[in-house]
Amino acid sequence: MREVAAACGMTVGNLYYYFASKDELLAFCQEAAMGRLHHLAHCVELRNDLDADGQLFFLVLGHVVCLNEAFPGSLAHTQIEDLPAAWRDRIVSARDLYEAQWRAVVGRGVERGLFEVADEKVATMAMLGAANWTVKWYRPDGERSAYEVGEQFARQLVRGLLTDAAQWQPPTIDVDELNRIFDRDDSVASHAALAKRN
Amino acid sequence: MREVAAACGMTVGNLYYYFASKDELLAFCQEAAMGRLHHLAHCVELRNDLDADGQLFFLVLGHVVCLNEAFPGSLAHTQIEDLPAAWRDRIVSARDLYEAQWRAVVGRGVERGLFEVADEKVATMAMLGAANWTVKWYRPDGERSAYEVGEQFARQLVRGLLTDAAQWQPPTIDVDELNRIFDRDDSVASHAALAKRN
DNA sequence: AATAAATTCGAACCGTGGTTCAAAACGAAA
DNA sequence: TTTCGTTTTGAACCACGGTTCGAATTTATT
Repeated sequence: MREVAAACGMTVGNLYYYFASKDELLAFCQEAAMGRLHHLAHCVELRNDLDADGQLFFLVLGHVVCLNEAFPGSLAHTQIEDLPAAWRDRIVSARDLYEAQWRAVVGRGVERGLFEVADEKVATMAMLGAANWTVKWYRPDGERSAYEVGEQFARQLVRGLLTDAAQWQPPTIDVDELNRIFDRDDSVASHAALAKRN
Repeated sequence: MREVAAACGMTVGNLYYYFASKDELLAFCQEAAMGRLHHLAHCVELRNDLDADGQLFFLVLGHVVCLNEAFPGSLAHTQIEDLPAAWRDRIVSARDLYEAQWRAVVGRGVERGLFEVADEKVATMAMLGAANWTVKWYRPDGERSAYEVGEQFARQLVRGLLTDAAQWQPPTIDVDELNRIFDRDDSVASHAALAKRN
């Protein structure tokens, strides 16, 4: 907590004025991160023009970006075990709800014959796992932006489910809309991401 | 350390007779786990009869099984950050070597036109990430064995790379050989896994 | 059986990090 | 300017977990 306070330019006593405990702070950050993910899932859900493959594409892309582009994204699915049960149950519930949204998209794809999946839960966990693990290795100063990593992940992971990958085209990407979805307010970052892509 | 000692049926002083520090114990477990993964990669490498897709399939399957079927598999790629630099560098080197082996298989698949990959490193990290994240959610008492999860992951993740998924068939699985690869000495477990599949 | 080596134990040390709290400082309102 | 509410501080408490070590016990060797 002293380190966190120092990083924020304050002292530990000050930090305790705002958060009763380290657990509360951690849970707060996790909830903030989960909130962004739920926002993502909600925006994707509203995209009725997209079929399951397109929606899943944006879920993967968005997830990777949310986790890696800004603090406290990386806390969304990590360190949950560190919390006492009272806090943890809440985060776990939110997480499970979010996962259910992914699974619903996968299920829809299966129903419509777009996806071929043996077990929807396991298939979803494979994709979420890949996206979550980016927290462990992604570095903002690396070769690729979170956006680029997310996009490649989305292509790869959606293709893993497709019944007919040969005919598949990833959805069109509208950067302004993505910024709204990701709640990004830094247009410099979005243009940098575009420039890096071209 | 007291808990670990208690779990082993000894006291903490006893445990310190064998390991100079908690870091040494952790590194020891991690190296053991990495050793199994390197064994897996080596066995897969010897399978010259398999093309890149088949080899990748067994890498994914084997990785999930190694991490989840027996202690200390789950420590192979986790808690590395917890170690001081001296220890950590060694584990990281072994991990990087192992990852390079995955990447080599992916690279071969690309050369032979089996795989279509924008960035081999990112593609590999997606698959490894999915497999590593199983540590977070897989439960031995769950609905599926590590073997089953690993197999479904392998199908899904390999398909995500395939140039022509429509014609693809996963490799034939020889359980006895897998037991040798995974260094499993429990034939009951392997038969249970087979029975569950059928 | 005696001796040496190996293993185990129990109690204690101690640094780290979570937490507390009275007092000081700051900002807002009257 | 004074008063009140809010924020910040610095020092200290204390539990926890990593670690130590002399003594006791067990095992192996002669």
